[in-house]
Amino acid sequence: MATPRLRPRKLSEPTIARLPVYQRIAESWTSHGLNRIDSQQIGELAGVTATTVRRDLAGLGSFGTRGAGYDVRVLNERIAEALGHDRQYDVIVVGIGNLGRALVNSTNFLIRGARLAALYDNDPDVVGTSIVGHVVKSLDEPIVPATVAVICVPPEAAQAVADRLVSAGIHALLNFAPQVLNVPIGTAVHYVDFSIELQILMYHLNNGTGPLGGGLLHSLGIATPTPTPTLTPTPTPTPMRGAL
Amino acid sequence: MATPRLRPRKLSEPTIARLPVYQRIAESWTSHGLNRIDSQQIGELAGVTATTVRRDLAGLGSFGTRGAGYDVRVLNERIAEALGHDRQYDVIVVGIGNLGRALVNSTNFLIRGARLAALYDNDPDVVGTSIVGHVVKSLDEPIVPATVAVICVPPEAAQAVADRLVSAGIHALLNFAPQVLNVPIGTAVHYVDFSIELQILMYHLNNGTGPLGGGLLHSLGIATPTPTPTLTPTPTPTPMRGAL
DNA sequence: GGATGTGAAGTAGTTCACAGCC
DNA sequence: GGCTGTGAACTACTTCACATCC
Repeated sequence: MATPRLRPRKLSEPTIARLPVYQRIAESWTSHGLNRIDSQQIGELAGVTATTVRRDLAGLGSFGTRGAGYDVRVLNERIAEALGHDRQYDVIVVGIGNLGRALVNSTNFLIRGARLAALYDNDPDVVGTSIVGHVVKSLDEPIVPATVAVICVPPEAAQAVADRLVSAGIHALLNFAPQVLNVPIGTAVHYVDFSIELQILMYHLNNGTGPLGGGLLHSLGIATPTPTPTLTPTPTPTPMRGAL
Repeated sequence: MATPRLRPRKLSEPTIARLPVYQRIAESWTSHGLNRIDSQQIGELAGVTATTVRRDLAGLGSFGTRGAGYDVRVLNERIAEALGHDRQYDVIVVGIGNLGRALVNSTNFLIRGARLAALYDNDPDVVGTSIVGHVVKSLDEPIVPATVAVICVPPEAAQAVADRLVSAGIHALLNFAPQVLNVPIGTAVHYVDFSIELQILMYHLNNGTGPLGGGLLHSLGIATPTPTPTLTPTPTPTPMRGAL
């Protein structure tokens, strides 16, 4: 009986958030021609303990080799599989202000199956303009079918926009507005709130809560515990050009 | 003996992330002339249970009134105190691309004591230009003293920038680059990674993990359990103008 | 009556420590 | 020898349930 993969049992929330980080590490190693990595190395690069890495990966089925770590290509594959990167899905962005524009122009945002389907705004100066190959539509126009909607409107408008998106059949929202949304059961909302992140940082600074955990990865200062010569496959000449 | 406040014992990480949300709710009620709120109402507006709200607030000292909830003004005050909003602190932003620009132009980012101290970039086309009253400095210039640095550079440049900031004496970093940073112990790093948020959302969609938790607040669909007439103090006419 | 504040129970996540396999 | 995978212990957070006080 072959490995019974697919439907890799339910993963915990923190695990899901860490997988994309492990995957980035795997890709970086692949692109540097390396093909084995162990939990210790992943842990150092991701800012978590080796045990946590092993538990997370064990949840994707046992594909590591005792004594030799993980095959980087398989690691990447298994994570992609677990996160559903084989499927493509459509994303729309509502609110084409500075942030909306920054997101759609970013090479780091719409990746791994995400495909930009449409842009919406209600500012007459913006509607009709073209951005990354899409003409910004008015919110009065019908909402195109999509899997996820990204909300980048001011907080006062966020609830109304969310209502409209939900009734258009979109049940996954990524909300950048500092506003908790009231949505029907069955709709997923994720919040990204910049100022809250800053405030958390300040709390720890004020209270000297030394190590301090955080955003996604808590990443306390990892001071490269093992005196590994160079962990990053190649330190990359750091071009330091352009900006996100 | 008066209430022994200040040094309100250590708060848990999830609690700290929720306090800013409660505070926003308190401010909204204040601005609508309301001055009492109970844990049930806060919970519905914040997307968490009433018990969680009470536990969180109990950690700030007992200032609620049994039978009558919390005084909105005191609530706001206590949270501000706990999060250190009395102090002002300087923030610098490194990497003035689309995202950096969006952040400094946002009215929702640098709030509650945060004060923009300087902007840095290394693109000659950007250095010297003026944004929100600040001339963008070159990264070759000395780093001004600041409490927090916001990193908005491409991932390849992030580690080098972080090293520079740390050696300039900045020990709190808010990193928007999809790159885990290696910093000395004693330096706090928080990560905001847009694409990871999208990926988490997709995981849940693919796996039908119904309720689904998330970003900061997990906020599963709250379908206004109690048939409260209108919880938002006044539904606000939703101007829906402009964008973040 | 009504809502807070909190022990006690329950649930989730992490870390330890080691058996098992290469 | 070295590193994975996992039971068992531990720690953290949430939820229950109720005594307490306005």
